[in-house]
Amino acid sequence: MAITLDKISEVTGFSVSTVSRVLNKKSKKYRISLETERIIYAKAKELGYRPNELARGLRLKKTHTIGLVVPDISNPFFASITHLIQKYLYEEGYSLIVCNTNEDIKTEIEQIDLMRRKGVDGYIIMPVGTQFEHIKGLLDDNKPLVLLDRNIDALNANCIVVDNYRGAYEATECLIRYGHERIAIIQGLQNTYTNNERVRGYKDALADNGIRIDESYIVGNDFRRENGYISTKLLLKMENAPTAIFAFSDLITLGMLQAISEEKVKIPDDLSIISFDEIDFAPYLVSPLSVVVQPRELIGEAAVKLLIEEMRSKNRLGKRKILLESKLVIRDSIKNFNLGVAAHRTAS
Amino acid sequence: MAITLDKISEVTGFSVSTVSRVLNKKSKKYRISLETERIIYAKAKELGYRPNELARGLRLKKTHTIGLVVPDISNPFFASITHLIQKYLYEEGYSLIVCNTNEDIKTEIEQIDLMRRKGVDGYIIMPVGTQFEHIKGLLDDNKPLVLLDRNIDALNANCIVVDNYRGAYEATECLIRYGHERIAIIQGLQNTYTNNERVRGYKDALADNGIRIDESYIVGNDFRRENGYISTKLLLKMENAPTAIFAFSDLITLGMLQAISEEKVKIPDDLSIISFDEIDFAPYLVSPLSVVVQPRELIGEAAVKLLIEEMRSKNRLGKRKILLESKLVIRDSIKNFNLGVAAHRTAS
DNA sequence: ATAGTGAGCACAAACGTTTGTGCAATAACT
DNA sequence: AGTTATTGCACAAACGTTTGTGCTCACTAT
Repeated sequence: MAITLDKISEVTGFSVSTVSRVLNKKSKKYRISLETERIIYAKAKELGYRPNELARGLRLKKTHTIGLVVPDISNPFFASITHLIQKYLYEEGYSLIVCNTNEDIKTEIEQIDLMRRKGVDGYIIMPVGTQFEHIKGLLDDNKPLVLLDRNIDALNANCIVVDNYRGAYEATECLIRYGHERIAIIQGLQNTYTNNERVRGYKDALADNGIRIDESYIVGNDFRRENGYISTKLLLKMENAPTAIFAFSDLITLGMLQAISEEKVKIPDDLSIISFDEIDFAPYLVSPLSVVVQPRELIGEAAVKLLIEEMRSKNRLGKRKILLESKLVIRDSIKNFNLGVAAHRTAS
Repeated sequence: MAITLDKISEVTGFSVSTVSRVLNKKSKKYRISLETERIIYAKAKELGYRPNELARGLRLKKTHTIGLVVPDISNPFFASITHLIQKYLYEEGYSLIVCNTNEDIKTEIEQIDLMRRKGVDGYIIMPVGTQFEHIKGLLDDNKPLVLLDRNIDALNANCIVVDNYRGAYEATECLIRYGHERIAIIQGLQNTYTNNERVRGYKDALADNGIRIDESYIVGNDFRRENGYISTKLLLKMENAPTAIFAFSDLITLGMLQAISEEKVKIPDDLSIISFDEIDFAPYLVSPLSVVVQPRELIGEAAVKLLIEEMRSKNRLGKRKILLESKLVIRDSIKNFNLGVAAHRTAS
């Protein structure tokens, strides 16, 4: 059996309350003598006392635990954010309960409910985003919460997102500047915030440059590898196949690369590609990959900061919405048609 | 304020114990009338009752939470294992507390202590492995535990590891068969189980093939990217530089690729490389990468199975040590000197 | 009429903490 | 000597559960 305050009380002869106060460093406040303090400390150490955090949490209504809800930890983007969040929280003395939703709203609801029952002190959530009643419920009991990566406009909640619209806009525009017109996208899960914003950015970039939006160039339906594979196969088989594909996640890109490799398509000569999310191995791929980089470190750090801030301040008033910028990194995976023309002219 | 049994008791007029029994589906056992049951269910639903798992855990000495200790979640290998573990545990009704140790034994000790205080029902640990007194302590209070990826021989604990020795042996032997003799390794954190086994496999493969072990070909000191970068730079600068490098982790490989790219070394013509851990992008790299693949799915699944099994069975007797096999996947990152000779002969 | 039976529920203790309050003994004043 | 302060600690309630036991009826059997 574990050592409890009661046990220490028993062997030292002091009451449980006294033992508790000493071990919580409240000796002065409650006028416990130095001698008593010494004895209790010694015994506690000797017996290896370890406070029961369940009991403590019950009494204090504080568990020093944060709930993290993430769509897919095995996705490098989320893994790296999770890592950072864990690190910063640890520094602040918090533990982390992690759950995967696999972009499934039912799982998300269940898991959040469970965390709530476990009395976590706060939440960092990357929501699926198709429903949000359960998150509204969370806000109601006034626990600190920050939404990550995906905003829910309807909710007055703290929120940290990357400017997906602009990221997608810039990437698309870059392709256009390089002379591409038949630009396809392989999108992720539809009706998620991230995806909507990216699609919007893509469409606006086309429209602003006078290119007709061809819905048959908009394919795909989730952020995973298989989607990338299948969608690419599909796009390559089109009679009027695109000259460029914009993949909306690193995993989609992975599947795309597999399809491209199987079909023996040459990058960037036969096809140009660009991807959302930095991929560590991007520079070392057959054709170094162009990407829209999201500031992972910032996201993780800001999430924890915002959460801690809200936990510290008593007044839960001003919710903050933070918009971070993405960065376009162009590598050799994009063919520049204009340069081709220019080169030709020079040559002639 | 949250809805408690007490509140429901108050509004329905039934005692707390009756309410509890109904909501725990023990009506029959305690002869609660159907009518009462109906009323209580209705009220609980109406008020949105959510049991306080802290109180329950305190009373029941069961939290339905498992502690996972992992060296680095952002490493794809661990991320993917974490993902699987989370998934299987969720299916079994357990939550997951995750912590990173960053291969730091002090953090590991602290975090495990914290989990213990939080009353987790079991542990899945990928230990740093340099000390193990704290894990011994864990075993003493008889909670289910499984060691993952790294074994500690001195401990009578469940354990699931990949045959690192054989994996390294086979990779090294493959290089030798292809005609390499100056084979370097970039190792990970020294004195960890995984690293020791791999080094042993490497050395034995050399010895068994009559190749002298040159300690200057054994470099590196942790599993991270920077180590791969620096160590590769070092190796490439040697006067008698190796013809092949065996990197002991995916992250090391990443750093290695960066160095190789900077130094404009050609794979596999100037240098052959092989890596431990599958890398999703391996086939699509400039030079498709050869790797020693570890069965991640099996590891995650086996870990949870073993844990659940031990939690279910009352008798905590037979600890099991499970050894999984790795698989060598050869791609174009290795030069075959013999084939070169053969080709030469044919040509001449 | 009375004992016996079972149905339907309430009481209370326990899990391990924290903390407001009270109480005895000593010390300090006047 | 008598009042007041101060020191040093113990008591008990509370956090929200679960569960063994016991109590009160109403009903049945004798």
